[in-house]
Amino acid sequence: MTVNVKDVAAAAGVSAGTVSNALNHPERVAPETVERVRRAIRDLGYVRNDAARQLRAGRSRSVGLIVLDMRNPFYADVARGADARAEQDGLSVLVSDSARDGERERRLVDLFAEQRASGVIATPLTGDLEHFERLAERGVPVVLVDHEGDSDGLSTVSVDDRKGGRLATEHLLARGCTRIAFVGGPSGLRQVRDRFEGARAAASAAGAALERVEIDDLTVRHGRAAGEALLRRPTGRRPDGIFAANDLVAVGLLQALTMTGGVRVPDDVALVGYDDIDFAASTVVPLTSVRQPAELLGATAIELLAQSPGEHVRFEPQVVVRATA
Amino acid sequence: MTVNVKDVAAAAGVSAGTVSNALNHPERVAPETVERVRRAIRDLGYVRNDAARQLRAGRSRSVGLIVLDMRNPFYADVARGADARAEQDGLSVLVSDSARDGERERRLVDLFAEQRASGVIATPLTGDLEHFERLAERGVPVVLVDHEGDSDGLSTVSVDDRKGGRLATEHLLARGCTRIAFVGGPSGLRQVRDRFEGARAAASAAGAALERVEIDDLTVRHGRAAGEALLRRPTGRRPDGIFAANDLVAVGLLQALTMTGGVRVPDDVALVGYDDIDFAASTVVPLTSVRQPAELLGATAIELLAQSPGEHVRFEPQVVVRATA
DNA sequence: CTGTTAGCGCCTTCAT
DNA sequence: ATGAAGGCGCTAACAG
Repeated sequence: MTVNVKDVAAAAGVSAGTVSNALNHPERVAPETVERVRRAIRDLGYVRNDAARQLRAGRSRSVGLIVLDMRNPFYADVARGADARAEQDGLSVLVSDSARDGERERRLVDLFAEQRASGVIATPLTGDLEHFERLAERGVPVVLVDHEGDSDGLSTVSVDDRKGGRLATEHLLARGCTRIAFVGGPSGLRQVRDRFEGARAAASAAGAALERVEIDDLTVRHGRAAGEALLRRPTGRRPDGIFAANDLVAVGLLQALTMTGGVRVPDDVALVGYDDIDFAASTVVPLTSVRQPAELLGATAIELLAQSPGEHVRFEPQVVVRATA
Repeated sequence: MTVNVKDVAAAAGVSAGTVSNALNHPERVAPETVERVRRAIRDLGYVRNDAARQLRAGRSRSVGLIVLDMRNPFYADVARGADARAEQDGLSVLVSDSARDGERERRLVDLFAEQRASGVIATPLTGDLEHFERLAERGVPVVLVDHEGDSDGLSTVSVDDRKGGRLATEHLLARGCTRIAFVGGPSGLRQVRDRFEGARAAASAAGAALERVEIDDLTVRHGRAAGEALLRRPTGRRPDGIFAANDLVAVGLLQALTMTGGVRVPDDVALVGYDDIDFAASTVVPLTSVRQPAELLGATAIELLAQSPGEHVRFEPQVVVRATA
């Protein structure tokens, strides 16, 4: 049915082994023969069968990337960084979305296990890493991104979220904010917890009040809803500084706060986001945010794949001061 | 090295064929034997080798999805729709980003060809579909999304962009706008061209002026820059209605226009976006936009994969009126 | 109900 | 420089 090496070999008047060599080790084959094989391939429309190659090689040339939420541009940036770096190694990155669903995450891990992926990079949903550990034990290198690692078999690339939370809050405090609110959730997410912890540490060190506003998801919509709730409070009971768990939430807050015109940002309320997504620079009032080097995270993850497991690389977050705080 | 069917068979005291049957056709195997096999699998940590299965089956259970730009939430929604529908058929969707790079797009097509994907869904970069046609000829079902198709071998799922452009513009005209600007680009993108064509048709039918503001990319950043340029014009020379080629651009425009407070939206300038991304409902002034049923596009694409090639499904866009126009 | 056999397409020795 | 042969792991067909 489909054209295979033998067909190509017959058309080129050589043997299958020679076709393979012409393809994978052209230097071992007479230039003229290579040319003949090339032509036969073109004429017949031959396409290598990756399954057969993999079966032989025992390993695929693809890396699975499991992200928490494809809609968050932060992960798109991580993917892009991974992609660019992988290309250098002749690897392809295939992205899949766990959509914050543990069941899906596990299924995807199984999928990549069966595919004998040459590596899996994942932003895990929870601290339950058993399935990742099993994968690693079976010889598929695993790198966890945006996760502070502790598990031996797994490498991790992360950014110090606690520190990020601290920096954001210190920045607000330095501006003179005294009633600070942390807006984020669900608190089941490690990132959310750590950023809050950092904020709390900074606030209590300065003797400032820190309020926690819980939301169900890190989206613009939820941020906006939180902002509207804040607006309904009497002026005196509003925070004068807000630290949002990510930029999407910050954008939503900013929309809500500036919408009415009643609240001036940063004069009445200062605002700091997290991730420094591309969009942060373009908001109504350009957003001050804690930068995570997303593309670098992705690229580093690809690099760690090739190294021995249990490596942990941690980057430092950085406050990018724009106009909201 | 790795555990295979034979190892499992030995451990369970049966033959390899029986293990395979226990896994794929449990009803053909004595329940007790199935149980024994199951246990052996667990004990040994056996994971099926997908490459071998595929080699045998001649086809993989994965669908490749090639998107133009992972950062655009519209594509994330398409991916999600495809994903949900694929799950029902036991297929996995693997997303890859062509990043608007023709070279990358071609490489990804080759990759999925070699993988004998059970289908490829793509938002093509240009009208040059040769590589997709070749793929289809080789028996990999191809569905083009968000592309008005004409090629026989390829199925397409699309939304009538010309009509969308017309609707958006008619909506602005109905509000009383007389000097309309279309902000979008690059004009090499079919979507951009068609939406503009639709706008032009509507404008000229109404005898209204239509100006074209070209930008290099459909991002918030570029939209904002275009908005700032508009602000620098004397009031009299500004458009009173803007149709943005997508929501990201519209968001950027909205940021720029409302930022200074000098321009009121929609009173001074009305604004219509395109895609109706989730975020559109949460902008400073909630965005009026032309809705494309993104998830439905993805789901339909998966369905078309299983049908005979050359099917064309076209959805109708719809204006979602919010506050900007 | 279970075992045996054969072959999917490729690549890598080992010979020639 | 090229050819022949074997086997990667799996499953469908057939035999028992």
